[in-house]
Amino acid sequence: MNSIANVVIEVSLDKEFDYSIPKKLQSLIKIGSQVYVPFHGRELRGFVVGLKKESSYVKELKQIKEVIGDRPFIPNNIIKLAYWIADYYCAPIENAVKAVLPSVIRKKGIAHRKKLLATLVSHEKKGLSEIQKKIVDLLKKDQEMLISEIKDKIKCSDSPIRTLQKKNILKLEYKEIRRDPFISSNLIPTKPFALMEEQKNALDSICKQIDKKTSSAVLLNGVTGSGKTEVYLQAIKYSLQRSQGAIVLVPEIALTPQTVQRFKARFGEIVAVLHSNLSDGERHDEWHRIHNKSATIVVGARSALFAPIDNVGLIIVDEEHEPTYKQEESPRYHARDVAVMRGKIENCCVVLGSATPSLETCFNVQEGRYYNTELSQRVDNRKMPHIRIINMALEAEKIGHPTLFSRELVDGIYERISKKEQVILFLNRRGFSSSLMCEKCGYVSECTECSITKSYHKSDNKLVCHICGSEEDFPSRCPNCGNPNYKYGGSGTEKIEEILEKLFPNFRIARMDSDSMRRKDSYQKILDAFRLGKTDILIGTQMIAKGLDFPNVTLVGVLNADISIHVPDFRAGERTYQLLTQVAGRAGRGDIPGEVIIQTYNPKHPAIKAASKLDEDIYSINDLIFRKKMMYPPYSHLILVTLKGPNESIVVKCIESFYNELVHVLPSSVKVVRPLPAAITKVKGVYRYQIMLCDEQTVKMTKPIKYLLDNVRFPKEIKVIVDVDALSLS
DNA sequence: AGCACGCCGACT
DNA sequence: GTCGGCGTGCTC
Repeated sequence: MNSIANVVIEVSLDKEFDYSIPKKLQSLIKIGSQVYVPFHGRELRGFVVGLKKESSYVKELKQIKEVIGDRPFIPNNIIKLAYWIADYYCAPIENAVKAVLPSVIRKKGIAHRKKLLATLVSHEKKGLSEIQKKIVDLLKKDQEMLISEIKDKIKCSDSPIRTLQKKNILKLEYKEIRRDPFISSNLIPTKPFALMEEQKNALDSICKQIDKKTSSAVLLNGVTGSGKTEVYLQAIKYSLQRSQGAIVLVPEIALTPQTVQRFKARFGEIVAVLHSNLSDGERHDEWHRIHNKSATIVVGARSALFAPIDNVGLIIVDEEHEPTYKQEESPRYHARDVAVMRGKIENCCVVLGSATPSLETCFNVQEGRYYNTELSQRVDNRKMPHIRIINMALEAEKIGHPTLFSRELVDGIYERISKKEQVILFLNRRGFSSSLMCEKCGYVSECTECSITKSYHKSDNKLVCHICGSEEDFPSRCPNCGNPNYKYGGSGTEKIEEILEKLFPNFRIARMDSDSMRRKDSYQKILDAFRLGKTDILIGTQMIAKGLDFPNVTLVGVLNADISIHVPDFRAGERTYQLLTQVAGRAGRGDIPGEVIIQTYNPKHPAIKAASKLDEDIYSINDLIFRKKMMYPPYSHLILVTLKGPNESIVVKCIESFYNELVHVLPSSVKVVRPLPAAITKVKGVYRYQIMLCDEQTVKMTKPIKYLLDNVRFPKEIKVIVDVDALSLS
C-alpha cells in the first residue's frame, strides 16, 4: 500500500514534499490529483506527482488535508506523457510534471489564486518607524497594494507590514486576482478550398490514418506555398466529423499570427489558442475552454501539446524542423518527438509538415516508421525560383582580389531594379566572431574527430574544437592554398550597405538586422516601406527569411552562404539548407519567376548542392536523406552531458570521474567524445564542461546515464545537465 | 511566497 | 529585564 504522496506545491520552491495519505483519502488520491496540504502554518494547493511507501524525510510527515475534485486535474494520458518525458530526456519527474501542468495553475497572479492584499485603514503616523512611515506613504497613493509589491518597492521584509497590521493601521486579506477579459478579433469565416491533386492525395492518406484509430506519423513534405495549411484544415475537419479534437503546434506563434487566424476563421469559437504572449487571464480562459470541452481544437506553441483534450484524433506539427520546438530548460524535450509520443498514447495520427524536413524525420521515413506524402507544386502554379550558385573563389581569381559582390549579382540587381522589381539581400551573421576562412579558396579548419568547424581563440592564437577541445596553432597561411589572407569570414550588414550605396547610388536601400529590430515601430516601418515599393533593396539577416511575403521581390541574393555552413554546430549543414530554402521562397511573383543567386566558396558542400536542386522538382526522401552526411557521420542521436561548477578544478575532476564511469557502463557501439581540458568554457563565472555521446539509439545512452546519475554522488555545487537530442552544440 | 524564530535595540 | 520590530531561514 502506498501511503505516502509526493506533492509539488503551488508556490514555486522548485522542490517537492512528502505527505502521508490519511486512510479515508486513500482511494481518492491518484497521481495527478490536486490536493490541499498543511505547509508551514498555512494550507496550500499542490499536485500529487508520485506515490510511495517510504519517505527519506527525517521528521514526522504531515497528512494531506483534502482532495480537490473527483477526478485528477491532469488527465491520465498527460501523466503518462510526463513519465515518458522524464524517462526519455533524463529529467526529474517533478520537472516533467511541471512542464505538462497548465501554467494557469502554477503561475502567480492568476484567477483562483489568492494573494495577500494590504489596505490602509488609518492615516495615523505617530510612533511609527521610518520603514513603516514609508509603507503608509506608499499606500496613501494607491489605498491597496499586494504585499509582494510593497516588499519590492521599499526593499524590506514582510515583517514591518505585519507589524502595521497588528497596530490596526492596515488590513491584510487574501484576494483573488482579477484577470483581463479576452478580446477576440472579428474574422471573416472561410470555407474549405478546392484541393489540387497532390493535396487531395495527401489529405486522403492522412484521413486513412485517422480512420485506423491507431497511432501513426505522416510527413507532409511540401514546398513553400504548396498549401500545407489547407490540408491541415481539411484533415481537422475530418477529425471533427468523427467527433475527435485536434492539436496544432506552430513554432513561435508571435511570428505567425496569420496561421492562427486561418484556423480561427475556418472553425471559429471551438479554436483555443495557447502561447506565451497571452496574459495569464487569457491563458486561464483558453485552458478552461479546452477542459470543459467548449474548445476542441488547440493551436499553440510547444506547451499546447499538453492541452487536456479528451479525444484527440489528430496532432499536427507545422514546420516540424524548426529549432524552437526544442525546450531549452529541464525537461529538455523536443515537441515534435513528444507529439509523436502523445500520438502513440492517444492512438491517433500525427502529421509533421515541412518544406525542409529535419534529418530525424527523413530518417524515420526511410526506416518505414513514418509515412511520406509530398506536395511538389505551388498552389498558384508559380514556378520554383531559378537558383544560381556563384563560386566566389573563381570570382576572386577572375578579378584578382576577393570581393563581396560577384559580377552576376551586381548585374542581376541592376536588371531587376531597372524593371521596377525588388531585391532582397540575405546575410547570415551567426558564427561571425569565431570561425576563420581563407579569403581565396574558402578553406576552413575542421576538427578531424568531431567534424565541426574549429573556433579561433585570439588570446593564445590557436584554433580550438569546442566539442572535444583539440587544438592547433593558428596557421599564418592557408593550409590549402598558401594564401596569407586567412581571417574572419564575412562582413556585417552595415558594411554591405555601405558598399551597396557606392555601387548603386540611385537605388533606395534599407537595412534590417537586430539593431533596427530593437525598436518595434522602426522594424514595422522598414517592412511597410519595402512592401509599398518605397525601397528597392532590403538587406537583412535571418529575420527577413521567415513568414514575410513581399509580392514584388523577384531576386534574392545570398551574399555569403559559407558563414552558416561553418557555424560550429553539427546541424550547420542542415540549417544552411533550410535557410536557403526559406530565403528562396521569398523570390518570384505570379507572372515573373523568381531568381536566387547564392554566393559561396563551397559550391560542392551538400547543403549548397541540395539547395541548388530546389528548382528541379527532385523531391524524394532518398534525395533528402543524403543530407545525413552533413551531420556527424554515422550517428543520428546525440546526447550532451554538461557539468557546471564554480571553479575549473572541481569541474574537471568531476567530469574525469564521470567519464571513467561512463565508458564502463555504455555499450561499445556508443561513441564517446572525451573532452580535453581546453574544451572547458567559462560563462558568467560558471565553468562548463561537456561530454558528447553519439549512437543510433537514444535508449542505449540514457539508461547508463540515468544509472550513473542515481549512483554517482556529485558535490552539491556541481550541476549536471543531460540534453537528449541536443540541437545546438555551439 | 509567507510563516515562525530569534536577534537586538528601546524602554520600563 | 522585557517588549516588539526586523531580517532570516525553512517549509514535508
